Amino acid sequence: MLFCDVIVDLSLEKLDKTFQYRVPDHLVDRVHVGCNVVIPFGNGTRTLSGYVLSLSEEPKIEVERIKDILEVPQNQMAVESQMISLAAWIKKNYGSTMNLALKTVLPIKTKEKIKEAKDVHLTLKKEEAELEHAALLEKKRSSRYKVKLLESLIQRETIPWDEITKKMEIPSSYIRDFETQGWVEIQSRRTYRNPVKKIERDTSRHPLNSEQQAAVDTILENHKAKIEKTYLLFGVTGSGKTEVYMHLIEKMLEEGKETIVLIPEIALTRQTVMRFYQRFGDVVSILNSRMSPGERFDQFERAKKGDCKIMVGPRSALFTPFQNLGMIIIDEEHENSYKSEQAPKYHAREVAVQRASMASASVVLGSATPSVDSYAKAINGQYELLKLTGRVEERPLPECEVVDLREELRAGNRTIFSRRLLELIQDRLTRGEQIMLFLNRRGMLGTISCRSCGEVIKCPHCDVPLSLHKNQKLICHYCGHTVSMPKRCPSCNSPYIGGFRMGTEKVEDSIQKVFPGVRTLRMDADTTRGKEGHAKILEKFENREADILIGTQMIVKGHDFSNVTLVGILAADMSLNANDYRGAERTFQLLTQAAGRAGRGDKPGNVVIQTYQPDHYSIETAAKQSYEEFYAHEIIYRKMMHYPPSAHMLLIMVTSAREDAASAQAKEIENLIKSQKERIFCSMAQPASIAKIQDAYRYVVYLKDPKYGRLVEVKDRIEKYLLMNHTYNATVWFDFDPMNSF
DNA sequence: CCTTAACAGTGT
DNA sequence: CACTGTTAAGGG
Repeated sequence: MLFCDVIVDLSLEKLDKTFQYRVPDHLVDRVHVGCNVVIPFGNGTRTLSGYVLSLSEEPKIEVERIKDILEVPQNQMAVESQMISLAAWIKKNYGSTMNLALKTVLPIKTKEKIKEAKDVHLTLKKEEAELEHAALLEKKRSSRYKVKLLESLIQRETIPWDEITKKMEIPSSYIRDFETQGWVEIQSRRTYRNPVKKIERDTSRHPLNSEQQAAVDTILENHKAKIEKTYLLFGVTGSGKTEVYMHLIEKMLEEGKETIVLIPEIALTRQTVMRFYQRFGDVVSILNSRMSPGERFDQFERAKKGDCKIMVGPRSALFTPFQNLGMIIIDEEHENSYKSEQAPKYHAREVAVQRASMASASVVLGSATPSVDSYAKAINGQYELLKLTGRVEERPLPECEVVDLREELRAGNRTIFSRRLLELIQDRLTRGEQIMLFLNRRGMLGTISCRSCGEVIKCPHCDVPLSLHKNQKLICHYCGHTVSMPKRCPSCNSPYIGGFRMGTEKVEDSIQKVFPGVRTLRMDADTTRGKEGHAKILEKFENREADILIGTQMIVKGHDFSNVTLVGILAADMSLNANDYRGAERTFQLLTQAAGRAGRGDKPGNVVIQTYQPDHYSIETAAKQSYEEFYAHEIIYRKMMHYPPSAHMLLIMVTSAREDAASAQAKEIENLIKSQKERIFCSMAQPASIAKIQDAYRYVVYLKDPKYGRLVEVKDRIEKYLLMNHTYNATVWFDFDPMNSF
């Protein structure tokens, strides 16, 4: 007897589980995992469509209650079916439950919280209504409610349902009665907000330069020959990658195919989105993380119905249910935000390649500073490398200089600005040009410590220092725990406590001291809070309402300011010292992207990189703007240390409210791995670099192996083991090729 | 989502 | 009391 687990094709939280059905003998050959089936559902005679998630021989409930599958629709490779297989792939490769994987892939329509507002609309003609009204009055015993309702409706054709039942206190039964009589109709008043505003179309086309044209041609020729592959479009900042995307999308539209464009969350600004609207109009739809699940669901529904052809959005836009997907474009492919932080911890780039291969679509990855992983794949031929080396309109790359902060200190300069940077700032201020100061905010900035005993004030729930905000409150970035700034050290009671101020604030103060009265703008988590805070600041700067923009990571992402001719990177090495293997890569990317902000207009730009480690290869190569050189260094390091991409990593994180349980569980996993026959690199069980988050203690074990598949096997084995013996009260989760420190 | 059953309120 | 609208639960 064959049974199968079926998920019904209703996107509802409550139905987000499988139901077991029997596979009748005549359908045994045709039922397989991921296939679409028709099933009876519920007490009535309702039949629904569903998808098979797994097959088994074992009934999970009494066999009598299990119903049969009715039929298997022929040759129906619907998108959903494709998405289910994608979910299965994600589950297999990243580890999580099928349910979570499905939730990632298929949006769930959450139960509507606000009850739908309804309107009652009179459908009778005025005269007819008057007639009925008169007839009611004729009758000796007619309901006063009926009369009242009809009178009101004659006066104002449409009345909100709630007004009738609450204010006029007419039982709703009368409204229903009117409806069945055909006197009124009940309309649900639901306003669908279209995120796309009507705007002017801009049909002008920028002509492509020869390199851009060559890239477009290569991709389209392959496409024509039905060769679908993954391309890495490696173009220096300002080389016009977006224009290449536009041409490709245009071609897809001509062929009636859809395109998904992934962009990093942070770059999802009006500016970027507008470019797509202006070019393609309302076949463009957007997704963003501020949207409610319901709004998201609506967008996906539109896509399924074919109301839009281009979906622009962050990671999750990858799961847009397009029926006829032609291309997936991932802009700024190196961005960390493409890796999911929650289970399933998938990487959008890899999932995109998988989805594309299922839908026979192409993938285009674009970046000025490709991830080491992608570049390695491009070099070994898994991806095709397409280069754009020239900047649009032949603008030269900005001149980059590295300043050694140690020397500044030796020369008696103890400020955060080097003499060279000050000199250039002065120069730009007198010339009326704009400046961006970039602070790589990591580490101890904003933390409070005691000057007497050295104690750092930490979050009581997480093993991280609290950071000081403007309102004299200390806030934990991990759990949001907030306390007022204490007057004395909690540990030794010394009144001498204090700390570095918020990074950008301090920079602003210092600038004001050196250049009194200069107009500055600050952009960080504090000033960008609230709706559009981010965009407002950028707009002000664009309008030249300030001379200097001071900010963190967020100012480096793809904003073009033509009047900016100086970029200062205040402390370049801060991200180098983070204890994970991607430190150098991240530093190089940040520096290159930041430097790329200078000289976007017709005036040439300067970049000053201040650092304590001027000899580090990531800083040297960033100053030269030479990705290839950086890569050559970095890949040797990765190979030597067996870090991705030359090997794969599996991080096993054990968390528990009790430290001993977390530690013991991690140790048990370590022993389990080390006891198996096949040898595989396995670290010792150790506390995570952030040893506690939200009162949960964290221990890690990590594995390295050249073969991804072997890591998957280990993960499966551990999962199976844990399922059978859960001795400790701890949760275990997996992260393949992690992006964060651990 | 749809169906059903149980429940509450009300006009005749 | 019968009828109707409202609500909560369940679906294999």
